[in-house]
Amino acid sequence: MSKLPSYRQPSACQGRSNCAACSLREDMVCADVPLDDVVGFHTQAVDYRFPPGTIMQNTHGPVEAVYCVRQGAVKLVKYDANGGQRIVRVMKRGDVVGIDWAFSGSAESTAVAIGEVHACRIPVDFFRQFTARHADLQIRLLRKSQEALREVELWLAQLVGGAIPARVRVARLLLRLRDGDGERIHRLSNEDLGAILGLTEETISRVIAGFLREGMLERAGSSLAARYLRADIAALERVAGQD
Amino acid sequence: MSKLPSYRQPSACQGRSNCAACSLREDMVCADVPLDDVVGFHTQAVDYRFPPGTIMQNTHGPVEAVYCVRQGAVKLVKYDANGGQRIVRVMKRGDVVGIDWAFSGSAESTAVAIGEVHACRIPVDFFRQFTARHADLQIRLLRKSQEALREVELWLAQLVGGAIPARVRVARLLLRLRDGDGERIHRLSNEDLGAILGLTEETISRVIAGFLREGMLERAGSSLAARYLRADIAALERVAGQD
DNA sequence: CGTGTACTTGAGTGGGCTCAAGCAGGGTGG
DNA sequence: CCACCCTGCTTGAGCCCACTCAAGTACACG
Repeated sequence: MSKLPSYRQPSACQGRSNCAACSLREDMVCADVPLDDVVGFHTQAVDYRFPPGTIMQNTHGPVEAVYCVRQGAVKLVKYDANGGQRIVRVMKRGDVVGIDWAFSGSAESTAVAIGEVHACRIPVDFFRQFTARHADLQIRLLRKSQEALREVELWLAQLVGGAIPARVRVARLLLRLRDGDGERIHRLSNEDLGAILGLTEETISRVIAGFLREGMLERAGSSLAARYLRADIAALERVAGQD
Repeated sequence: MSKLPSYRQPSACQGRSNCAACSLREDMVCADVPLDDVVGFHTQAVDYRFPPGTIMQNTHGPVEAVYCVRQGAVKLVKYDANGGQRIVRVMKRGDVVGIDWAFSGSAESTAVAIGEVHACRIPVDFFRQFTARHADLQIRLLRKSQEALREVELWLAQLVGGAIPARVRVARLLLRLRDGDGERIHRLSNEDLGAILGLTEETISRVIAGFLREGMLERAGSSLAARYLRADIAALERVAGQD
């Protein structure tokens, strides 16, 4: 019945034989590294696929690899005493998951695949050696780290604000989940949206139901499980503007 | 009347003549840089003092320098449309204020001195040259950046959580504002505490009044303007634990 | 002594949480 | 093929915490 390949374990991608052909090379961290060096790299970092929900790194678990995301998204989650989850970061195409635990040696959050994820897997030891040898790569990583910091600060200021009403916060988050510049919006579960904003599942549901009713949002595709929403961007921006 | 020196402008510190004598050298970013190079550095980066409330960098303002904090604290603030402020980071002794704007060329937040701040001022141009030449320094900066990221993620998860009651949040924040390992707690204004937690000034006041009443907190020093509080750490941790 | 700033305290309201039930879709196994 | 369950989403009723608005106080400074 299913048209998707059935895979239960991450599987190596056989489609590409080296990084020279990688369409992402410009965007990736290794952009500045000479191609000759990357070839050695490539024997380590093959392109893997991770099914939805795969736990790529556990909090305080053994640190084995870092990942360059090529497609899909990865969430970094922290759990509180009651088992409630809080998403502290979402990493997308071109981001490097695990710089933090590669350097510190211990992971302070859990990394989970949202939807299907394609990523290059680089063993930490190799990653450490490799970065130590390439100054350009260090600069790249520093920039990535700064970008991440900027993103999280934006979350703090605009998304999780105390007095900001739920409607506004959800609108702002949806706008940040756009697929490129189009009107398609990446659809996370209500639970995940809540875990990002610090709101409950129910509140998210009510707010989004409101947007649907007002015609600012509609489900793309027929089924409930559609991976995207179609949005009236201008209308969302109007809601997001009022604080 | 005032026993403090009166200064309206940042003033250079005359007490030290070079970085070799700097008691902070081990902690600072430049720890790995050979002393010979630091001497050149020193002609640029003298030790400045900034009076409370000094704006060290304006949002979207011209970028002129980065600062190594030697004493005191600096807050990074974002303002929303209504003029409400949100503190996204607090930088303390040993932190480098402005890595982000030095690299990106534009500041996304305003940096303000909390209390009196002692800091080394390094012009951005010099900073860029200097970091480009020293690989060790890049690694250091990367680590600093990662530390900051970790800190902000912690804020997201434990401080600004949606369902977490104000009492718990304030207790957790106070514990993070400890002066070393003692029972002294750095006293910020209620407004600042609120801007960190996403709560109103009034709520902060009520919660702290509660702690004072219950004896978990007492004002250090006689006056209201005391820069510190004395806390029953164990009691605070008990409150902070319940979520 | 008067002014300004920061903090305190009170009364009332409302938005989002909690608890609880109901519903739709997808996968599984008989 | 259908009955079943399980997960994710929806909707409702009631409550409580933190916000809002508004006075009032204490201290610092000129």
